[in-house]
Amino acid sequence: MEKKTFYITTPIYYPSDKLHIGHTYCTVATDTMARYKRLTGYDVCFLTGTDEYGQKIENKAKEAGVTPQQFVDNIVEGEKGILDLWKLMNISNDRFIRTTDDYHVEAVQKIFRKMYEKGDIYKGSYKGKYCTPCESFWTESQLVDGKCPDCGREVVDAEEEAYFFRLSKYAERVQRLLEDTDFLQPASRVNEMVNNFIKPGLEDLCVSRTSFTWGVPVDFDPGHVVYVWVDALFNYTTALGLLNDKRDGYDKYWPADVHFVGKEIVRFHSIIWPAMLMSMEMPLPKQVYGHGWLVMDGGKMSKSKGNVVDPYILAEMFGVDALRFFLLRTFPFGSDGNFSNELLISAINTDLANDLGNLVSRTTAMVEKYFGGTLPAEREAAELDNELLGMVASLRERYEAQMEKYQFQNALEEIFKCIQRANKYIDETAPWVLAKSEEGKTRLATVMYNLLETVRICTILLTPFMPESCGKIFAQIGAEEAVQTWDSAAAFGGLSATATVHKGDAVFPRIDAEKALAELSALQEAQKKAALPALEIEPYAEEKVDFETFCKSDFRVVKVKACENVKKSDKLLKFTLDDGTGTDRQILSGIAKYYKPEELVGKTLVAIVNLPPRKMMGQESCGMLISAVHKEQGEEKLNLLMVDDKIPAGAKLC
RNA sequence: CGCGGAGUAGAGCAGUUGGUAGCUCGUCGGGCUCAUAACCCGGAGGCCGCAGGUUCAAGUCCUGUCUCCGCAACCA
Repeated sequence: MEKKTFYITTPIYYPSDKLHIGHTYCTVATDTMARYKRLTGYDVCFLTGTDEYGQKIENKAKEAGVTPQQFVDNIVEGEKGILDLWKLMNISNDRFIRTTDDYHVEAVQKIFRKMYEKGDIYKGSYKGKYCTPCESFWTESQLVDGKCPDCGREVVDAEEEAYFFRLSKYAERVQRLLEDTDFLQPASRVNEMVNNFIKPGLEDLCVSRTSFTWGVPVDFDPGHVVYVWVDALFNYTTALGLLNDKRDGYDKYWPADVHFVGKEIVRFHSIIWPAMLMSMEMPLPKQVYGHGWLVMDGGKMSKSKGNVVDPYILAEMFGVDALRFFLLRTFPFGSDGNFSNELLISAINTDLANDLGNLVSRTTAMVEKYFGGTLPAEREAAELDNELLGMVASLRERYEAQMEKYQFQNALEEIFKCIQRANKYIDETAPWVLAKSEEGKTRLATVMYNLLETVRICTILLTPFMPESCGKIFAQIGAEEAVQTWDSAAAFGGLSATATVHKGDAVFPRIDAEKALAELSALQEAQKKAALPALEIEPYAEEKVDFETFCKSDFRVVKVKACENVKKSDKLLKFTLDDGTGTDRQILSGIAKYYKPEELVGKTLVAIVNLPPRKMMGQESCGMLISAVHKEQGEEKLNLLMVDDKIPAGAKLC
């Protein structure tokens, strides 16, 4: 009998930078769903990949001095790149697509041509703001103070020839799709799309550019490259062999069962994507799910805020499964979640170490201690058992209901209710009391068996979330493969009556929160520093200074006769200088952070001496010492200008 | 009036179709000793942002209002 299929995708990520915890969140969720569906018996196809074209990558490659292809290759395949990250996170994707893959490029060209021939793509002109030095088009809203967001220079109105997709033609059908079906989930996103984009009127979409070259060429019009959406969205189908021979499975897997996407690209997946498929007369995906974002202390994660969370650090420190678990246990999938390291540690300690890990540990320890590791076959049930048994036997059903709605948080909640109930059950039955008498042994074996069964069933259902750790637990409780299946999770009693346990190391060790947090902040600080440019210099002044003005500045060589800290000031140094006039000159300089007073005595420096005197901290400063400043990894560096000691005090610079 | 989301115990959150307000952490007290100083029980602590309205009944529906956040053509 043919298995039912399930096709699920992540967005294709844009490799302009290393991926962060947000991408990891989305991919882990998709992976968990894929593993869940496989567990329940589906033939699953799970696709992820990268969206590698576009101007931003072209620019970034240029900055880095490499070709765009080399640039993306490094981020995708390089050390600690995207492929490495998914391997680390134990992502079970069946396929990986890169939009630069040749078969995809060719297929996109065919798609583009087909839509053009149909009349859904037509040639028009694209109006925008153009920055000539950057060779970049910007929209009005992207401008910063009316200037180029990249370089800050003036932009001009410009037009370029471009192809457009007749999005407007499909507006009505798309609106009906959103409003009358459950195509877009969660439902709260529907209003946003309809009110924001469809009702004001859908404009036709620009789908080609001539202002850069890093893209899929339009094969019938040289100079044009396909601009983003056609080539990005169709990845979901070309990866299945649409209009190419290198991949297969289109007939088997398309239409997709669900696209998981971040909320910021819901628009493209719920409006543009269906419209393009309608144009191609292809079936629509069954569902698009727009999940929430992880935010940091209320603020969005961004490079400039320096609050980007690196999944590598967290996975290495706490374990991959703990991280996977935390992401899905803590945040409701449909809405934003507030990420913090404290929350991560507390989830690991509470649920994994104290509840689940400890349950496994105390159960296996007792089976070994009281029965040498293998239970006798005789049983003696009690009324007390029924609550736990009933709860666990029906767990799969409740779990399934939540998983089918992508409510990972709730599915896990159901499991942990059972785990907590089992811990309570130990208290109620007090096995250590039963163990004291020979006649209690049969009852004791029953209690132990019930605990092992609870662990077994919970572990089966946790497998999609934490594949590796669940394997360890199965080994510890002596569960064979036959009793690790979905079917065997539906009822109590799967485990062999005389199962043998093997108590091992703690599956989820408890974390010392204080120590871990300190370590983490040190690591993150170091990383933040490393991310800053090694060397930065002030931008050069645009404005010219005329020669006359420049000549008015009187620079002189001075020698330091004395130097001391200014009282009550942590910035100022007071210099007593020989300026060649015979009278000492006093200058205060805010450089105490960089120099100790004693190391400057006797040095020959440069100062501007005709600045108006100025009082600082009650003392007069007559002029300014000249220093060279730059930044190293974000840190201000300052060096006083020191010149040859043979130059006499008072010598003029010109 | 651009669009959307959120405001619930000290903190972080859950509350599906309106019917006695829950969870985790923290805190206070008790129990147990098999276990990863963990587990179990109990207490304290909330006019569910504010003001109106519908209803026998509203955290939940409606209207208004305040505050915070996100999005506004490509950062999941």
